[in-house]
Amino acid sequence: MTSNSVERYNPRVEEPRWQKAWDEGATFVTRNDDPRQPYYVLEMFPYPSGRIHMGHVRNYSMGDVLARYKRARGFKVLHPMGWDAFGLPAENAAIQNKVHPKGWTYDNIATMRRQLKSIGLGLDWSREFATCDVAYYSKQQSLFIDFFNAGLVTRKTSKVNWDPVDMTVLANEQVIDGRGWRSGAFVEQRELTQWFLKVSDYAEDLLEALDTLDQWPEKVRTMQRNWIGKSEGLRLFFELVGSDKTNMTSIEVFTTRPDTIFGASFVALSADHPLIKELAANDPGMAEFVGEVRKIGTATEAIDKAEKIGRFTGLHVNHPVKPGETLPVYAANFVLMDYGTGAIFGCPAHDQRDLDFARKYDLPVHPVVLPEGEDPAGFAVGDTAYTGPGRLFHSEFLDGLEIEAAKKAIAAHFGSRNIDNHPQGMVEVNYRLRDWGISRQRYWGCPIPMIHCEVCGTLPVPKKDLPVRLPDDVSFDKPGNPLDHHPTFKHVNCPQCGGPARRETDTMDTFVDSSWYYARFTDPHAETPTVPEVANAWLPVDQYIGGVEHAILHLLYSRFFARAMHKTGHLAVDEPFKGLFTQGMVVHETYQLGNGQNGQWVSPSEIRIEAVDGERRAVMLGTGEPVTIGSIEKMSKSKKNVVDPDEIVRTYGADTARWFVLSDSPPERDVQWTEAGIEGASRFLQRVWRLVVDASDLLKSPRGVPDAADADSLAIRKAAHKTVANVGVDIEGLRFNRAVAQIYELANAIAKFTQAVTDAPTPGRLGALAEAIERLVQLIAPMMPHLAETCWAALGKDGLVIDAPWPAVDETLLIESTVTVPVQVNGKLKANVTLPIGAARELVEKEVLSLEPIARMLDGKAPKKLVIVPDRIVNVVI
RNA sequence: GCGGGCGUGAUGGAAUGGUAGACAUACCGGACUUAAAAUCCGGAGGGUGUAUACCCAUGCGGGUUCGAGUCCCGCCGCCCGCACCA
Repeated sequence: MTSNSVERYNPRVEEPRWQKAWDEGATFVTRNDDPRQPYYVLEMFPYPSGRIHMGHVRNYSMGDVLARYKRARGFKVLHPMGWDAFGLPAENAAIQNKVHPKGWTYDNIATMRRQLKSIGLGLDWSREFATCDVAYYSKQQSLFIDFFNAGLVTRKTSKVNWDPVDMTVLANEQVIDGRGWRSGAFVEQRELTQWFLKVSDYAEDLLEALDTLDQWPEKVRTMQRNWIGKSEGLRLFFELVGSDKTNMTSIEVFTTRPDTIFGASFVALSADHPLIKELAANDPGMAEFVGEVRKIGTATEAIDKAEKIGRFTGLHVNHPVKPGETLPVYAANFVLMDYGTGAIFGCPAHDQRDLDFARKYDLPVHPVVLPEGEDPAGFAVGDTAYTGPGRLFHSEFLDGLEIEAAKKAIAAHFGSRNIDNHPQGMVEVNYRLRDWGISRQRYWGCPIPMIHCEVCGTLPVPKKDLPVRLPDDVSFDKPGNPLDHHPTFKHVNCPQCGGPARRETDTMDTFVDSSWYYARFTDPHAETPTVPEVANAWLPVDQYIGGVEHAILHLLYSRFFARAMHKTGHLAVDEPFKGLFTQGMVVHETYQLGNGQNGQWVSPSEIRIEAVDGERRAVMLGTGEPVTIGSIEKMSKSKKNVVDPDEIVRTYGADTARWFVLSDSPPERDVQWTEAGIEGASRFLQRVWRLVVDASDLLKSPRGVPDAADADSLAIRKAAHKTVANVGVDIEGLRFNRAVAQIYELANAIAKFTQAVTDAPTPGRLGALAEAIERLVQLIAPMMPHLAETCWAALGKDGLVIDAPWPAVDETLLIESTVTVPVQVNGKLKANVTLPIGAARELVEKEVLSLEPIARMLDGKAPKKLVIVPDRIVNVVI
């Protein structure tokens, strides 16, 4: 063959050339008035942290493959890109490196835009925006005011992490082992009045509509369901035994297990419960306890992991179903004020947390649910609470009932008893989902457009006065929110009375920015947040792709936002994302110089891997010092196990990087970046190029119609058409690794066929070769678009491959007349038999039983059973 | 702690309940080469060993089924999220 003399494909020349051609032809600019059917592909937009990482390359390559494929299928495709540009890291950089968040952010965007362009993504850059652009956040302020006027905004108190030394609010991320990240001081909880979006108004709708999202991963829907956390229970009043410590007469608890009321042994209140606050005012011991609980911070994980502690209040309540008995009332750190009523009754036998608490404070444990088959006299609970099914016992009128029946009976019982002129118990549906606190005491975010007037109250900024611009002249020298100590920002006149008023200095959570950007992309330069008829034509997003780490918050908030924008007339859809795909991370081995905690992380570019006696070892490039190969982890700067996309593009080209991140691993799973893997991808790229060069040499001879009688020609045609069909299905299903494997197989088949054609080049064979090689080029085009363009040109095709329609499949080539079916005996493979497609049962039976190994095993006897799955498998049971 | 997921050769992985290991990487052998790289051809889950024969094998232990990597139950290990990171 001529391949040895073929010049290697040079991505450094070819890639910029085609990127320029696409740019000049405005290939990826999408017009809203294009009459073709719309298809909207969106990848989660990046935070401009500084540089693109391999996770971005993977995410955007996936979206790009789908976008280019859909484009070839004749859709008008919307595939935009922007920047989730507000947030904490910019402020951290400002504090640490004395740079302005704005300059830092826009510099990063410039770098990352250049990087993304070098990957050759088919993006409509004319629609680009950053959420920190005034043009974007001013529309967000307008949306906020609409939400406010529609009753979707509220103001209430909530807790924040407070650094007592830096005198500033900390994010959970900035709290490390209970201490502030910069000061090292123990963090405390503080209550602030903050702005909330009323997500909980939509709890039921957000839950129910999950059933309609059939193109979402089941796991994401399950996680959202659990997050919303609908539970039906009983709101129950416990009468306080008279005391001079409080004027309250009852405690209201919420429980999902009212059936276990006869097993109650205490009542516990959150440290934030009004009654505990009241007691703490006069009881230094209780005040100290409340302070202790507040030291845990606000992260749920930390609260849950903390040891369960409590303090007796000195109060008792009457047992609601055991006249004459009372229960002690405790303050406890594991009861949350945010859920239910901030008070529970404890039934230690049937709840693990209650049991832990009871054992610690020596409270009684009364089992009241008896598991099937247990002896009522002998059943006891040790260190593990019994939460399974069973029948009630030791419960008077509930005895013998199953749990659900007991819940109904006890609800009816309390519903008919009165206390303080209301029923003692009421059935109630509760959600774990809380309203969304969006206030942040930070500079680099979208200012909340509200004004506080002592006379007129809190009012929205009139829309004519929008935007509320972030001032540029801020200082990060003082702790706290720079907007708060800016000389002029907060001083404003009341829009109603004109008197002096105070501008809100909190900014919005950056999740607000990312909750509607998908809608903004449909008409990114509009004067209003959306142009509804344009947005409605594009939305919902057909395929949304991003990390599973966003499975709950970002996706739930976006779903809420679509509903809120619907209510306020900006959209006509409730669900923003019709299809969702959550891709895995890019992971890499870690390397350390020295051992254990003193080990110093080193990057893959600083080391060399050697194989000694079949064992992989790593050494430092310069010194040859041995390096420990550590675990495979998510690429992170701190562990230095990062591979810079720029370097990969420079060395191998964008197509190789794209091909590698799409091959091997299923897209929803993590992919391990390896040197060998990228080398393999690079070799395949050169192999395709050689195949094309060889084919184009052969195709200089006149070609004809493929000859159906030539077995090789027929085989390659079948392979080509089958691969086109399968790759299409795989791309639609985002199974890129399978698409890649199919393409490898076709390339292998073409290589073999090329040899056959070289040996005997008939016009018919040349026709078959031309068909196969052109299809191969079109199949790789979505994944390796630059190489595909070069190949397309080398094959003498007119125009760009990006503009060529997806190749048609000749269905008649996919139909086989016979099929080879495995034959099992008792489920184990023993033979194969080739049968006509759709063979009659009688024929299958006759053929199978006459097979030598089968006949031998049957030894003249008839099989017990013969399982025949037509055209799939035969199982002989003997 | 709560919630979700994953576990298959040396490695990444493939497999609508129907031939486990497609495809690739690494490896071994051969061709080409002064040599190496590249390229091309071939081999290969483990075991028994005349083998076209048999046994074992999808984290571990049970179950359902003619048939289980796949479904169910119970363990073990690893990963992700937990509301102010994005």
